[in-house]
Amino acid sequence: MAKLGSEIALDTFDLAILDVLQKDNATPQRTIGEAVNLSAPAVQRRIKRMEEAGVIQANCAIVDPAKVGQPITIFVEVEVVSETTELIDAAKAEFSATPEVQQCYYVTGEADFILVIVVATMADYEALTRRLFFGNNNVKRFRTFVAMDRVKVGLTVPLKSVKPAG
Amino acid sequence: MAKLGSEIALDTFDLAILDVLQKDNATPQRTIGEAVNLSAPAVQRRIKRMEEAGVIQANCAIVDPAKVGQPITIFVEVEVVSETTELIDAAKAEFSATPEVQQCYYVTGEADFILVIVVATMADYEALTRRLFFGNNNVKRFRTFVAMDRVKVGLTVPLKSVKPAG
DNA sequence: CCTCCTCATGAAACAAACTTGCATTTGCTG
DNA sequence: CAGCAAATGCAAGTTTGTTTCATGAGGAGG
Repeated sequence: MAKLGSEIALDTFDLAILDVLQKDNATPQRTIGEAVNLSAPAVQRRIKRMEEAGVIQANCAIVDPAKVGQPITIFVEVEVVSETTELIDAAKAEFSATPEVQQCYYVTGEADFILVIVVATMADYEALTRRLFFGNNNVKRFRTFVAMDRVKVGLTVPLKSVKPAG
Repeated sequence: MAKLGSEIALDTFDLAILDVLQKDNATPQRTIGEAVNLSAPAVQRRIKRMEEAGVIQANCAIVDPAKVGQPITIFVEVEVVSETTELIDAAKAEFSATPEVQQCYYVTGEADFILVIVVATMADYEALTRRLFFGNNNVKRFRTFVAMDRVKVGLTVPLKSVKPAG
């Protein structure tokens, strides 16, 4: 198991490697090595270290929702009644456990949660609202934004000016 | 180049494979094959077909923003003045071209765009707002939600009940 | 009913990539 | 200046990915 909490110092090589892997993690280490002026084993060791340190959280395939029958992406702002630790944790747990909830953030501002939901039909979304929102007494209000265009999608992190250590 | 527009029929095997790859695309084909009762070459061919069809859009490493000095995630709702095609396309292009904008959706509802922004400091965000929002006459209003907790993050698509074809 | 054709599959051979061991270099510390 | 720790490249070994090929299932047409 990776040591998720460990801090790690990243140099220019590491960032260059991450930059490649964020776009395509199937890139051969040898190719990466050529791009960053390092041997394949060196690249491999750095990748392994970053995986163990949790810098690289996962390696995964990105699936087009529309191609698998889930063409609808919806944003939801959720406002709760009470923000006690227990109730917030319960909400986090429920949202996390729902497969249709692709992303969930606990936020400041005029809402408490922002959800990204992926469903096949609006009927599915309607059913989901009944369960997650109308069925939860702690949900005061929620606002729905249906995505017409997924203009830019990804989890790419900007890697420009990285500070030496927070 | 992959034929991005081509439709493709996915059977149970394909979905099972996708399910694995969404979690970890470094899983050996042989292991996937054992899980879904298929030989490694069969798995390989199916993966290739899905990549060419655009079902699998990308294979990438997920980087922890905090570990690379970008600990702040922010949601922004953007409301524009005019929704002419030209202005909307211009906005899409500008948001897409901004590295700090991790995700951008064009939505219906009380806002027109929803952005997910990743930055190192609030000062960076403030600078970004000047450029993207205050510096754009077509932006009528924007609302900021700062993420306190990234409860659930990913681009995993629910693969349960996939309909035979939209 | 049979044949041809297409398509997907598994086994095996093959190629490529990953991984490890080892000696060397670099930079720091006592 | 000597010794130590960390990182590197090369080369060998191992795993994984890829291709080839023959087989069998399913459908269309004779």
